[in-house]
Amino acid sequence: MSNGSPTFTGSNAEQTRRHNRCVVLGQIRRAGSMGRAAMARASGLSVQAVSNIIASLEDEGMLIEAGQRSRGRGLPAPQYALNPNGGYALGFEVRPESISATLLNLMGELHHSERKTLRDNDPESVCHQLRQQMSRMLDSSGIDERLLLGAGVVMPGPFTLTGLANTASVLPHWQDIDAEKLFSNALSMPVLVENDANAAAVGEHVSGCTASLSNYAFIYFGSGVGLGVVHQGRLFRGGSGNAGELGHILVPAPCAVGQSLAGVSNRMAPLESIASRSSLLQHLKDAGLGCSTDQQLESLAAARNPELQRWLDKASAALSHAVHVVENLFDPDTVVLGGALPDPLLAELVKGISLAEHSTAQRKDRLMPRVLRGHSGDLSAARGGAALVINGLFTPQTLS
Amino acid sequence: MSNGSPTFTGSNAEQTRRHNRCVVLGQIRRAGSMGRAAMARASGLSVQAVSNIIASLEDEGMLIEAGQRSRGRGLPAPQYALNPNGGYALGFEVRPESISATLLNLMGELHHSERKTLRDNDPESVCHQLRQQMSRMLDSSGIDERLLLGAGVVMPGPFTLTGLANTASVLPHWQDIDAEKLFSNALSMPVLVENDANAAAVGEHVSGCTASLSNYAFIYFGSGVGLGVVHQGRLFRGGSGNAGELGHILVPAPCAVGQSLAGVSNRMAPLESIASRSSLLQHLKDAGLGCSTDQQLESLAAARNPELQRWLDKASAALSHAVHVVENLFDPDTVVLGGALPDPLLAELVKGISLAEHSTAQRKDRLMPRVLRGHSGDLSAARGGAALVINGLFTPQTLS
DNA sequence: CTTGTAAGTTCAACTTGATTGAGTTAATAA
DNA sequence: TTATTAACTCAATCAAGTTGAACTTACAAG
Repeated sequence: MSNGSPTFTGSNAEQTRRHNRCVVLGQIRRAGSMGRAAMARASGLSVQAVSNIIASLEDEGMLIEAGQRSRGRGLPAPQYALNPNGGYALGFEVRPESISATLLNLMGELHHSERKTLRDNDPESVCHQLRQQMSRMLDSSGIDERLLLGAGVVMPGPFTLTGLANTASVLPHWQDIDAEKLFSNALSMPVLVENDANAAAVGEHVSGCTASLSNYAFIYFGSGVGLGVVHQGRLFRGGSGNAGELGHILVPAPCAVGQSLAGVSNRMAPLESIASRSSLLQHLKDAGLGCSTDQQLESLAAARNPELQRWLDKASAALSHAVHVVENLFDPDTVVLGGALPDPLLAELVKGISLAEHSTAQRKDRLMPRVLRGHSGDLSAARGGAALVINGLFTPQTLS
Repeated sequence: MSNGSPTFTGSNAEQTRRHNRCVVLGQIRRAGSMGRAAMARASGLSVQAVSNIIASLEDEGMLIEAGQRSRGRGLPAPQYALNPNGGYALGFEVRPESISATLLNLMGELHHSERKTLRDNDPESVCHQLRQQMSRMLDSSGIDERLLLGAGVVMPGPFTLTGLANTASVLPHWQDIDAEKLFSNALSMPVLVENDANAAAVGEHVSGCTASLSNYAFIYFGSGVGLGVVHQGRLFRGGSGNAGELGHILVPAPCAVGQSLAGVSNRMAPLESIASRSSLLQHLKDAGLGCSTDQQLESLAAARNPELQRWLDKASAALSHAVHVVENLFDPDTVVLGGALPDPLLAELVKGISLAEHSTAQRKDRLMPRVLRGHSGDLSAARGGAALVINGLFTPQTLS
């Protein structure tokens, strides 16, 4: 959400240490466990530097010794691994009528979650609710508050440089509010605010199918459709934090059933009018099938309901077009579909996507399928919120 | 072009100094000239640190004193500015049949340029040619070779993780070659290799309409259409360096003249089949107008040739669609159109673009028009190559 | 005309954190 | 048993940023 020209900040020994801590933690996370020498090789740091950093991380409880490994000759190296419960992060998804909360540990494992309906959604009420949910989750999980490293709050955008904007339609009373500062004060810890797609994208990185990737795109099904792009391990947020409005791009609107990628059509329509949860519900409603809960959707899917199938065909065609655009513009190592849809539906959508054959994405050296299914369900955004905090531990920040 | 998971590198005092040098240089560049105290405030560094860095930069000839400025009370601060000729960068654009070369100074000013046709375009011949062009340009400009900070080479992609790939169709003999290493050895200096759109995008930042922006998208007209995205002052390159294939995205193909954004059509076609230099030449050829040089195109434009006008209408409509996609996915502060087209044509295209009204891009607080015209002409990529090097001086690198 | 204050700079001592090199330990190979 | 190798620890060194006191100049107030 920075604007104007790039104003970078100076660094010093303290920042250097922070950076190197992230590097070391990130390597341990990826490898599972490592010895000092291996980390030194991988990071380019001296063994001594790694040793000092490990000592302090062990003091703080973030690392634990995990046996010794001797590869051939030489002194067996003590291995270090993340202490899964060496720290926790809170994740919240604030919606107009409810708040979902999650609690993740360092490994990205879900320790606790709850969803509460929201009577009022003005800033003060939301803060009150967040504090309450935090307390309840700490109580029922028995986790020491001091182990909380921060919180990530997922909110509907769009954002401005200093706060939220135009949310009047979705969340009244939130215009031009610096939500990060507000929540940070309310919860007495560092807080990150993001949109649902970005959070979910990072959630997939912390625990999901993109844990080993640093370049990927995540198509998120909320009420609309969003895109979260991770580039070199960091979120692509755009000039004002509103990048990834995939639902707004125009795709060929199907006039009949199941058009292929370059198919014949006579109208363009926003992707989210064809391939989103609300478009699905609308489609079913139009067909005389009142349906709203995930369970109902799942049973329709299990029964291979023909109306559902029709929607899937149309949605897949539209998504194929969108994936094509995403592949060509972002060059991700993979495209993940996830979010607030039942898993079987996501699976069908992934299966239904037809990819262009002639594309730079059709490389020989690719490690991953071009399209994958990620976290699904209505917690994926809230979990992603917490993941933002966890991911921050492993990803050196650019000194903006 | 990194793949797999994010493997960040450790930092140390030396890296810190490199980073802070970039920060300081960047601030001086943006402000034109500054005193030490102002830089310290802007960077968060101590005055002493800034002072040390300035001393070393002045020693190296990158900075010069630029008078004193007294703002109110206190000791008048000596101002420092970039020494425009404190360093130079080479830029090359390698095409199948020719190489364009440029020489830029620290301010991004073009000191020299030349274009040579290429007899053979195998790696060895190209290296030989580059060395020759470098010598000639150094001779005729009288610049000391030691002032060369590096070179940027623009080549057609696509790229693989370690080299070029699939370029067989465009440049034979270049498969899987590590071009950066090859050129770096040939020229005895650091070399960066990029595609045309990315280079041109950075060129616009070093000297052009986006000098003051850190988030923008650059639509580049080469033979096809490319997109260069600058995010937080750095290029968005994608997982394998092939991001920004804007020309491949499908847009509604016009069946008649001048369709509007969501207009009626019955076919989708790649953007570059409608709005690129080669599509223009094809269109004119189909209309019986043999035309190839920029001059011929300019005179057609001056004469308001109706066939040209027809192409402009179709191209503008297609570009409107593309700009809509780019705005929604990348959230740039502005979209720049530039590249190898005559200036008047670019101007017409910019004028012809119709923007969606309801968009997050339609913000109140925007500093820039949503669409701008950037560098044009056949040197814009080669100049961008040199700009990659210059820009690197002002932009701290993420320790990958 | 003198004096006080503010802003910018410089000098020297200090601190942080990474690097270097010598020495120690343990496992394998000869 | 001994040599070799890998991993680690300790202590000294070094690079670079920070801190605080002193110095310089310009403006403002008395």
